[in-house]
Amino acid sequence: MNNYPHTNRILVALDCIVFGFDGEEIKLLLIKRNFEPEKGKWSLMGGFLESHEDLEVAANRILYDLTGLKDIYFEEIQTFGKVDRDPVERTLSVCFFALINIHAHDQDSAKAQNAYWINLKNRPELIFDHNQMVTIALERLRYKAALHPIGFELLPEKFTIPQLQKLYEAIYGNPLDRRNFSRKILSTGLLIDTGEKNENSATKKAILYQLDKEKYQKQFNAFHYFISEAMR
Amino acid sequence: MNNYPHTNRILVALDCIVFGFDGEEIKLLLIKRNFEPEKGKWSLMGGFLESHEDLEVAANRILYDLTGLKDIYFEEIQTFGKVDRDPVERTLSVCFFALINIHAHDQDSAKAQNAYWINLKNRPELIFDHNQMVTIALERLRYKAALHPIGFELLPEKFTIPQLQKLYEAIYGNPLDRRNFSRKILSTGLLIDTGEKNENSATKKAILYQLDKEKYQKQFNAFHYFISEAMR
DNA sequence: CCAAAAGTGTTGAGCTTACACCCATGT
DNA sequence: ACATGGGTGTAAGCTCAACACTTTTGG
Repeated sequence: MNNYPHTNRILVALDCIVFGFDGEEIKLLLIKRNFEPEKGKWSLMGGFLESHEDLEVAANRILYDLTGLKDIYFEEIQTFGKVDRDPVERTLSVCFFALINIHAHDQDSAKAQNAYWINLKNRPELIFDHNQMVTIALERLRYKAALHPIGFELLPEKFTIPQLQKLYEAIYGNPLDRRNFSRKILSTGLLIDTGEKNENSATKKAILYQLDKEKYQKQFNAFHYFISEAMR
Repeated sequence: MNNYPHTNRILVALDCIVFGFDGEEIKLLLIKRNFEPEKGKWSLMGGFLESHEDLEVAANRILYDLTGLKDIYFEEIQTFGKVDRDPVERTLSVCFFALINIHAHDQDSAKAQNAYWINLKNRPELIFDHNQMVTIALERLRYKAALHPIGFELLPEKFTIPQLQKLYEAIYGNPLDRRNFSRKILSTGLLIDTGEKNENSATKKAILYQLDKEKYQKQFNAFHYFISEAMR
């Protein structure tokens, strides 16, 4: 194979913002670094792009190492390319965010990476430009969740409408009207009543729904399902 | 400066989809390659990221070389990273789209790059994965223009509402109702009546407006100004 | 039988749509 | 005066937001 007569080959990293939801708060899966540089500080999960692997494959690899999960929902946010963003060596970072069901992930994988779930609100300072990455990722999550039905990715397979509402309230930091929310979600036709109820309740047990995956695929790009009071 | 003990440094390119509007059709600024590889075929405008320059600086440089313009509206779409996307050597491509006023750009710059304005609809086959890039760029343009007031970037400083409408009709390939469109646009408060009229008209001369740049900045992220009949 | 959470109904306001009429201009 | 395109008005239908009542459950 010939090469281009060009000498500026650059190290390429991938960094991933992993969002989770514990029923009350949005959480981030963050790494406490036990390696240099910046050992002891907090960072996003990342890794280098290998020369033999597609970018998308690398993203899946990094997510798998961190969570033990495959087929995670993720999307690219942006590529960060300031010359001095990494003090060791110039490194481009292709930045992704991922949404996972916090209870489905493999805790051993996380521990092996020295990763912990941290409340988004109380997150520590991160290294390099990772703070900015998280800020942009959160904006994108809010943007996307207002227009497309991606919230489900953060919940278990079977979930109740009140759980979904709490998720949206956590994403936007706003209370939502229970009655309007329920009507809006059901009107999308994306939810299937499983016939089961949430047994972990001290009061009236809520209906457990699951996603109609076929409709979900079809309707994903039909906009503004979820634009709502949350966006004011 | 130390380096990471890691050998996979990769060539990084930038490719840019430049959209223009001639009053009737959406156009692309494409390069007829007079260099190898794929000499004689059509491609997007691109270039390599230099080791001393920020990614954003490189994008501006490439756009300037092509159009002679600075401060162009552009945004990153996605980074393309299939291992074999470039047959010469593995090359990552950070892909952008840009919107320019087709009449403001410097024709000499374009000629120097062997670039031509081509109707989006009749575009030729492009090299590598550039066809896919254009497809995704167009989706993003449609998405973004439905939610944010970016159409103005494709028009001259002073423009009429019928011109703006033709632009939106070209973007979505749908006719729009003249009266509703006008009301919707004016209700945003983004347009300032210049007091002038379009003299190039054989019939009633339309009012020339210009963008209220201050409101434009403020309202840019207040969603769904332009969601409309076009999206059906 | 009471508190707490879940499910459902209604109404008014505001926006969107569909459609009609009038005005300005050049030939 | 007439054809062409630009500007403005209006009424019906629909969606959204605000609010109230009933049901289920455990203690």
